[in-house]
Amino acid sequence: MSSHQPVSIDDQTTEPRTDDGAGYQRIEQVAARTGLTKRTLRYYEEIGLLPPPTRTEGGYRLYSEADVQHLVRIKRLKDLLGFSLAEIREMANAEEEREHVREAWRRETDPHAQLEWLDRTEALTRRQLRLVEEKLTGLQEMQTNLTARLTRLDALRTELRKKLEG
Amino acid sequence: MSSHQPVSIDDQTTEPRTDDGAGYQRIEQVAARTGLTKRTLRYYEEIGLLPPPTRTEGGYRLYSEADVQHLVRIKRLKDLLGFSLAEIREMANAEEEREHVREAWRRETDPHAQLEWLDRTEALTRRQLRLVEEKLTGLQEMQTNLTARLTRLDALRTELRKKLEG
DNA sequence: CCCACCGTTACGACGCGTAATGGTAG
DNA sequence: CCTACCATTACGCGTCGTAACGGTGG
Repeated sequence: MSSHQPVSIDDQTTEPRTDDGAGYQRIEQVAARTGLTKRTLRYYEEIGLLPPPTRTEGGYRLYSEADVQHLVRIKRLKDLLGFSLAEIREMANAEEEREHVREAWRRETDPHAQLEWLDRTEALTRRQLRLVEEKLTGLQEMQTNLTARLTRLDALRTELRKKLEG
Repeated sequence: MSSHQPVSIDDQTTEPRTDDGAGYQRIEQVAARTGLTKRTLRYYEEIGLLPPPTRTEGGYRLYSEADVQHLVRIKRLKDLLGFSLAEIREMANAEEEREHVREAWRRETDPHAQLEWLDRTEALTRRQLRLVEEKLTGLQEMQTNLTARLTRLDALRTELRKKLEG
């Protein structure tokens, strides 16, 4: 039964979804793979952060591989950079816009608009990069502090052992 | 240690506070220096995360330099590592315990308890270090991605300029 | 008296956790 | 029919933001 699409019903609703046709997984699988919870997946869908996945006839969510990748990126932005979901949504919108524009990019586009878009994208990227680097320096400092603390602790331990056993 | 204290009144209340005697600042100053908001400072005090600072006669909060340092560490743990305030409070408690123990450390202490405490502290430190390193690798990956994106954007820009002006 | 800053209280928002209750797949 | 997984709804919690209203200080 590998020929046709896993096609799943109730299909006059909202959007024609990704449907690339290889990686349909149910919510628990996706939760495990992304490190998010099932609750969180439903929540992201609810607030429009994740496009609504396809469904089985019974109503079970079926996530595509693209959905999973999307979720992974979301988690990164949230956990590593501490962005709010609203901010992430805006970025995702910018990304979508990018994808959308890429289509029309080669054919015909107002070069004025292209430059403008380029500027905005670059500015946003630079801001992200600055944030990343700030966090990096902070974390590196923490790293050195923690390792130093560890060595001190180890020294204390051996010292203590000497006094007790030696 | 400089000579005297800016001492500030109303001093029979709850606790004998830090009072090291040099850096009394009002809430807005402290907010600016720590990057936290005034609301957040009051909140941390409310939930017992920050020990209640001294007050002026009129009720204005006066923060010591130690308070500021404490707040900076809290912010680091929260922003860089994403710890909850509850977790941070536990760590702070462990720190306090450490400070407290250090006093009695040299004089007399049960070596059994000392070893136990050493183990717990080291385990906690290692966990923090692991988290730090995970975040570091993730951020480094993001950094390379973002810089790559920037170069591509720059390439696109020059290409576009050639087509328009050249 | 004015103005900027401070205080407290209270309600709201974001990002989920956690039932409670019922349907679906094998 | 049983069990494991899924769905939705709803309430709660942590972490502040944002008034609203009044006191302080220079």
